[in-house]
This record gives sequence, structure tokens and C-alpha cells, in this order.
Amino acid sequence: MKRAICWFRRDLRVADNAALSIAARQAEQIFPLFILDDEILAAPDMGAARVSFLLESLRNLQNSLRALGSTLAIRRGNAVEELARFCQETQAEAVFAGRNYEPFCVQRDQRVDARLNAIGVGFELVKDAVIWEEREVLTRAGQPFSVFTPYAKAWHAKKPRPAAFPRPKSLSKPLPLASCPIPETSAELGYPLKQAIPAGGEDSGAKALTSFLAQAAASYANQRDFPALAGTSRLSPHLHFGTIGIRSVLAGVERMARSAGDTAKQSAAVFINELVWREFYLQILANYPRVLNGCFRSEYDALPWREDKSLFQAWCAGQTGFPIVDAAMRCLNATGWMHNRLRMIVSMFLAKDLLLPWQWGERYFMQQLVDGDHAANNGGWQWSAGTGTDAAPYFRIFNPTTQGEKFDPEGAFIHQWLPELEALPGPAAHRPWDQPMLARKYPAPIVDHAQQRIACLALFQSVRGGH
DNA sequence: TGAAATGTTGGGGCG
DNA sequence: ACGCCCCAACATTTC
Repeated sequence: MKRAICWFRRDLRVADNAALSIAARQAEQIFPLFILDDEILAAPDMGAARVSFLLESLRNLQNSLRALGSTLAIRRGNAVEELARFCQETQAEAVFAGRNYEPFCVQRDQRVDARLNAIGVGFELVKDAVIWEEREVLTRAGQPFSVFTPYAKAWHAKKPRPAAFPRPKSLSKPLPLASCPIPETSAELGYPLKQAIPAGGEDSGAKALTSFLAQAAASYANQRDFPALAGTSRLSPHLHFGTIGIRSVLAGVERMARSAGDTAKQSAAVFINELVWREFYLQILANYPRVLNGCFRSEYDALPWREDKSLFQAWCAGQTGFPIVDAAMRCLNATGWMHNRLRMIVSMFLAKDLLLPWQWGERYFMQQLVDGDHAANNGGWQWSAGTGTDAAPYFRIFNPTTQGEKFDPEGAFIHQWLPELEALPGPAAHRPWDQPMLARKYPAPIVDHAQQRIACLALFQSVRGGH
């Protein structure tokens, strides 16, 4: 084939990139393209952190492609129309792209496929973002798993795993095509950024992996649950945008495990388990797209959550009077990122203490998180609310104070985000109500945990018909 | 990838 | 010395 388009979407890198690598093997000339899709940019769950990370990643990708002798064309508008137009401008015979698993993207790709077929252009979607796709790990009966443990077992058993894709050594110089400039800031796309977010781009992704492997990875099993430590990988935004490849991450962690002692091996296993959770929720979304519109266990759609805007407002702003919840939410608002343990705590608090619809929290997370990902986010929220696959059972309710004391024993994380509590040293920071005179300007708890816990159990009983 | 309520046990204070 | 009670500490059950 003479000419092919490599349509970048959520694989914003040149290393270990399936679509780019396969296109470069099959075509003499490659036209790299990214489309700023108006429909995605206008989605109600899009946010400034993610737009900004995307733009930085595009600039980095542009530099990497130029270093290979090529250039990234940027278009903006309706993806189907822009792609068809680009095909005609380039006279390409085919379009290659990494497969996406979200319902919106799947439907968009169906429209793309029909449109390109109509103008005689091939459209090839290739596996890139995951080790195993939604139809590759199934029960013996050929059904998708909806429980994690057997899924993980089957995931691990499946061999051989896909190998990394070679990075193209050079790309041919493309035609001088029109291209929009990459917007300087997310504000140009309607998303003013008011926070300092993690750095985007493939180079940053590679650095994040290297530094994780050199530092936190070996003690991940023991330290990942403590938000005051730098115990996690921070790779989530890179995995979301594909500024790092999943095969590279897996290979890196396995290499680390081979050269290290038992705790490091154990840590590698725990970390890989998290990568499996990521694919578990991706296959749930791909096989059951309805989870974006309701509970996986649909009988729980009838739960009478309370639609209290002022409680929700307090949760969003980190003004609930529960230190671990408020510190976590202020961290999210200020950085676009939140530690995984804290995501569990604040999401369970929204659902089971505030009794608010979990979908409100799901959307707020999407709007704020730099790594906001429909599959992982929905899976996590349904887990916390007790409405999902393999979810925390409805009666498993975190006590936010106990969780704080357990996972932030010195109150270090609290002090980092709640200056009002600096007069309460150490673990006392978790119980400001014991010394209200010292907790200046810090709100009293907006709900009583013991009381709300009972109310939550009753809420679920009302739907379960009293087992 | 819980927490609270309830049950059991055993050491020590005390009359 | 003995029985009684208290209550940690731990185990089990329940949601």
C-alpha cells in the first residue's frame, strides 16, 4: 500500500504503538493525524485537567514525529467528517487506529467504518491499549467474567502475551497539508485550567515509569495504601492517553521483579493485579455498555438516593467536616489527581454517608481527574456504591475516621491539605470535633456517620425486599 | 480492597 | 484462698 493514515486517539506516543507500527509496516507513506473531536470536547464530563494534559501530549507527539521526519496534522470538528476529508486530501488507501472500548468511541468507529467504506478507504482498528480485549478472556461457557478473581486467574493463564511493537526508525516526509495549530492552553477550548496538573506527553510517561521502577515499585505492596507516601505509580493519566504503552509497563515491572528480592516480587505481583483491574473494568464496559446509564445490578437502579445539592456541594469543595474526605477532595481539586485509597474513601462517603446518587460523584470525578477514564471510573464508583460487578457488598461501609487513622496514621496527608487543622498534631487531626477550639474555621461534620450508616443499610433493605 | 455488635476468654483487682 | 466482677483482647456474627 502506498499511503495510509495513522489516526491517533488515545495512543499518543511513537514507542510501542500498534497502529503506527502496523501502518508503517504496510504503507510506504504515513500521514499522522489527530482530530480534536467537538463532541468529546463538549461532553458534560470533560474537564480542564484532561484537556490540558491532552494538549501537552499532542505537542510532545508532534516533536517526536518531527524527529522521525514526519509531522502530526491536527484537525478539529466532527471526527467522521474530518477524517473523510483528510482521506481525500491525502489520497490514503487506509486508516489505522488503536481500538477504543467506550460506547461513544465504538459507535463513532462504526460510523467511520461506514463512511470510509463508502469512499473506498479501508479502516483498520488494532489492539493497543490492553493486553487482553473484552472477548479474549472469557469463562469456560464463553461469557464475560463479572467477578474479578476468576477473571484475573484467566487473564494470567492466557499466553503468549502480545509483544511490544517496534518503534518506526523513520517516517517519510508527508505532503504539506493544512493543520490547525495545537491550542496553547486548554482555555482556548473552553476549559480554563486553575490548577497544577501532572505533566503530559510520551517523554513524561517514560520518565514516570522509569522513576516508579527505580523507587516506589519495589515497596508498592506495603506502601501503596498510604496517601502521604509517594507509594503509587502515577501512571494512570499516561495509561489513559496512551502516552505510555501497556506492554512497556508490564515488561518494565516484570523486569524489575526478576532482578529483585521477595518483597519486590510481591510488589510487582500486586501492581500487575492493578493493571488487571484496569482491564477487568475495560472489558466490563465493552461487554456491558449500559453500566454508564445505570447500575450493573439493575435492581439497584431503584435505590432512593437523596438529591441534596448542598451536601454534594460540601463534598465537592472538601467541606464535609471529615478530615480525610476533605483533604482528599481538596487534593483532587488542586491537582487533578487523587490517591486510590482516597478515591475509595470519598466515593463510599458520598454514597453511603451522604446517600447521594453515585452518578453525581462519578461525573464530578470525570470533570476533575486528569486520568478520568469512563471504564475505570464507573467501575470504581459502582464498586463503592455496592451496585456493580464484584462490588463491595452494600453492608461494607467505610468509617472515614477509622480509614484516615489507619492509612494516614500521623495525619501527614491531612496537614498537607487542611491548613485549618495544623494546630492538631499527629493523629489528632482525624478528630477535630474533640478539640473544636483548635480546629479553627473547620466545619463540624455535616452528617453523623453512625446514623447515616444505619440509614444506608435501611436504604438498601428497602430495595432488597427484606432478606 | 470493613465495621459494629455480640460472644468468649482469661488475667487481675477486690472483698 | 476463693469467687465475683470488670474489662481488655480476641473471635464470631451480622449488616
